[in-house]
Amino acid sequence: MGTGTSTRNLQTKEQIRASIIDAALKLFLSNGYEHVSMRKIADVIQYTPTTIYHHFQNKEELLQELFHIGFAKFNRTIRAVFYESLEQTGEQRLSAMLLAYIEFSMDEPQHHQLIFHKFIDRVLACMQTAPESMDKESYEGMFLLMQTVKALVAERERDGDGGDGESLTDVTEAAIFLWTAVNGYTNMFFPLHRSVEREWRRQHAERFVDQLLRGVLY
Amino acid sequence: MGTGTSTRNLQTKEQIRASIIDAALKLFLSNGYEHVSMRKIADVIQYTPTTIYHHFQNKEELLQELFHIGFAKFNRTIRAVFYESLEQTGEQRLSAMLLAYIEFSMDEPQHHQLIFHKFIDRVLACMQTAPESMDKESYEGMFLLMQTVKALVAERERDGDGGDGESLTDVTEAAIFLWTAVNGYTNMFFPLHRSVEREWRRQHAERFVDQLLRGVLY
DNA sequence: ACAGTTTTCTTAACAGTGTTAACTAATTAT
DNA sequence: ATAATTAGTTAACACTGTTAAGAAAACTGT
Repeated sequence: MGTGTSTRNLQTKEQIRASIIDAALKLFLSNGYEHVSMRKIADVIQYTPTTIYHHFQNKEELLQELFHIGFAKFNRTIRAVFYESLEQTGEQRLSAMLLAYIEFSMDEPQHHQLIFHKFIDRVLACMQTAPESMDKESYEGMFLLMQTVKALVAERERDGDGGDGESLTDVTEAAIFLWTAVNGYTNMFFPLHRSVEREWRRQHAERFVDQLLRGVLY
Repeated sequence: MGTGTSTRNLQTKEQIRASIIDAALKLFLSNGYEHVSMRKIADVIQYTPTTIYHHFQNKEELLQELFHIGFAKFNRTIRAVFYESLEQTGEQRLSAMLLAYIEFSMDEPQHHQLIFHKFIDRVLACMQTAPESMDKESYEGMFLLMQTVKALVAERERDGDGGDGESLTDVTEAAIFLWTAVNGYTNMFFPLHRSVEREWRRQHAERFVDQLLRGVLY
């Protein structure tokens, strides 16, 4: 039976696959994922639409590839902020990471939409068990974010009035709650904030994060 | 020139319009708005697709009609909770309203998706100026929710350590922040919570609202 | 009652979408 | 050189929203 493919062919196959992704990414970033079509990609790479189906099972799988790219970029951003703010207080670090989260969504609205609208279920699955289909770098940011929240919540739990005995806050749950809230903010304001200047946007986000951590009422 | 339409025809025209909406709503509620197609609607109402275009300019306008129906239902729900909890404390009332918000999203996932994903910009526009295309009942819930938050935030502002002088919290902004956070919660968990029993879901939502109002850290 | 106007609805098509079966051309393995 | 595998194309299927043009029915004014 043999391996069936020569080295040279494997190379060009990888190249075509790469060019498909590249073309899809181009269309996706300029028009949003809903305007990515197999025929448009085919036009760009100068092949017929059918050829794409020899490299991806279907459109969903191709979009998933774009999701991976965007999610990896997102996670590298968050991760970088984490390591840059190691000597700051926990609260400052958390705040910086959440702001980076928000800024990414504003700077990369297309990626944000794909990640947090279309593939939100995959992100959630990612958080529960580390996926073996991704390398660590591609999801570590989210883990570091969770870890930072957990550490901070646990710390406050210890320092607070120790009368309550057992911890009444589930730190994991608290972290997820915080995440959902921040994600809600990005979802709500990413269509609105696009027309607004960067500095104003950042200050707005800072006030949000601040109120979130301190509570809306207290 | 004349009015051009007899009374009897106006009636049947309204009836057809109603049957279109009815069919669209049926398809929408069982399959989600993405699976609503002009031809499927036409099949159900026993007309050709073209006929629909004599009652609605395009699909978007038809979906907008479904949005209005869902948003009105949503607002009546929130409004009812407001008036039912008038003798409770402000915080209890706010909590009850936010929980109703979350429960609506879980009970009516299709409506939630249409309102808070596809037409979120229209909701935001709604909050800034009352739309004359809708009757008061159809958006009052959101206003009452905002009002409740504002009142509560303003109250805490007064009661708190008065050392700060001027109010450092913009109550409108605080209300919107709270709203985005709650909406983020519903967006995140409405795919997850569907498989989970109602009571568990409610308690989960209660913990979220509680942490949100008190702050994740304090 | 008849002619003319208006409204209502259909037929047929256009321009897209994702996807697949069947076929050809080229490359590789034995 | 022959057989097997791979790469790529053509052509079609079953959908999608939308529209131009025409037919049929209903209503209007005389």
